[in-house]
Amino acid sequence: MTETEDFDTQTTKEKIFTAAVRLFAERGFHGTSIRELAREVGIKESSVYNHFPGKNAIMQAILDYHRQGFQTASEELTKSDLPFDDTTDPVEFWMMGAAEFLKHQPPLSQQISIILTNEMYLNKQCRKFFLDTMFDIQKVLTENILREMYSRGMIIDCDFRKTAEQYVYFIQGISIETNLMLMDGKNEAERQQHLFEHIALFIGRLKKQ
Amino acid sequence: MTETEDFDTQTTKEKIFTAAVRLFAERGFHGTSIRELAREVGIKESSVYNHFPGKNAIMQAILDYHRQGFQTASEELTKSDLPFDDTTDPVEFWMMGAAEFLKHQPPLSQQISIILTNEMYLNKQCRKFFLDTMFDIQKVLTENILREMYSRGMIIDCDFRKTAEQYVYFIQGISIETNLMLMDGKNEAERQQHLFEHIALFIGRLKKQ
DNA sequence: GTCTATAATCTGATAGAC
DNA sequence: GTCTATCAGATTATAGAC
Repeated sequence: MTETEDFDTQTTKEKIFTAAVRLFAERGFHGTSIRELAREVGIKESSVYNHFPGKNAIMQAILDYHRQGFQTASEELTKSDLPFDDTTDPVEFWMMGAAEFLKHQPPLSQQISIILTNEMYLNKQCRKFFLDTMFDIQKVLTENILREMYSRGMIIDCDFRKTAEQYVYFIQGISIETNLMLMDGKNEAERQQHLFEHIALFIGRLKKQ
Repeated sequence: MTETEDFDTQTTKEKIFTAAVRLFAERGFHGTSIRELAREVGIKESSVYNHFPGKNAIMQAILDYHRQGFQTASEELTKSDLPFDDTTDPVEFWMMGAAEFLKHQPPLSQQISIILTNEMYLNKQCRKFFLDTMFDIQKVLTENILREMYSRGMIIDCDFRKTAEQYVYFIQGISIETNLMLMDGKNEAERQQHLFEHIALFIGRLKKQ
């Protein structure tokens, strides 16, 4: 399950997959029936079983897809060399890193994050997955960048682990609020601006005086 | 729906209510059937309809209950006078406030928060409710306390609104992680300690030098 | 206010023709 | 790989006896 191209060029299995991601995010796993999913794709429900052995297997495929995409994105970010010199502002530097991270996010990742949030308290597998990707991996990534910035003299000395944790928690909260507001028609550019201001405030507190 | 006493002293309606809160939190709204709910209470499913016109009405009752309880708790916190003098540490002061806030939380509030998280992306009413209680009200409360602390000379001058927002986002994130870990058997005292350390770090950054 | 009985619909999943 | 037909069970909800 690697392609996410235009609907017309997708195989039936891929169509089922992308439709499932959308419907699970919109109506929840339990709130989506195989019937509905098949109708969305334009096939009969029995045909769905030619591609996936059942509903749970579709969810499993979504988790596998996301795990792989997230891991790749994390590795890309770690490999990437962000330009900087002695005059680079830490906030500016951080924004570049954040943009780089977002750039490497796999397609559908936003919808899958919503599915994970819907299911994290209900499904043990989703819970573990959420803890791994949304917290653990992001904490490590953030801590590494903070250490890098410190070694370059961009920020003050501090508890890098705890500061990274705090950043990840904060991003979790602001992301939820943004997702909710966007669903209710809130202006996207406005929320982007809100996020940037908050990141600037957070990183700004770590700036060397 | 105001009582949450022992199971034996509850009316049937209250039993249905508390059982619904537990089941909706554990299995989700769509994942809980009236049949299951009735069995939990010890009555037949048709009897449930003598107390609530339908499944959605039960969810509605849960939201109404939580709205009222949350509002009362917020007002109590605003009214409460926390002891302090010139030597009171801002972190210590904040911890007292946090304890006071938790003390006034209505029963079932933790489970209802989980229900809200499960449903916020699926149910417009839950979404609005979540934004109101989990973000808006808590932001105002937090900002007011920060201003109070500033006027008492306990913390530095800063953007109180944005700092309050950042605190609320951060608490959202850490609460989710804690809930998930507790469900998987993580030690509760350990998580409490983790939370306290993080709050101390956050408030400590605002301390006057 | 509880029960039995039942309606009407939806559910995930399978068998077998083409 | 798609379809028609069908299953067995679950779902919300109602009618009416007690």
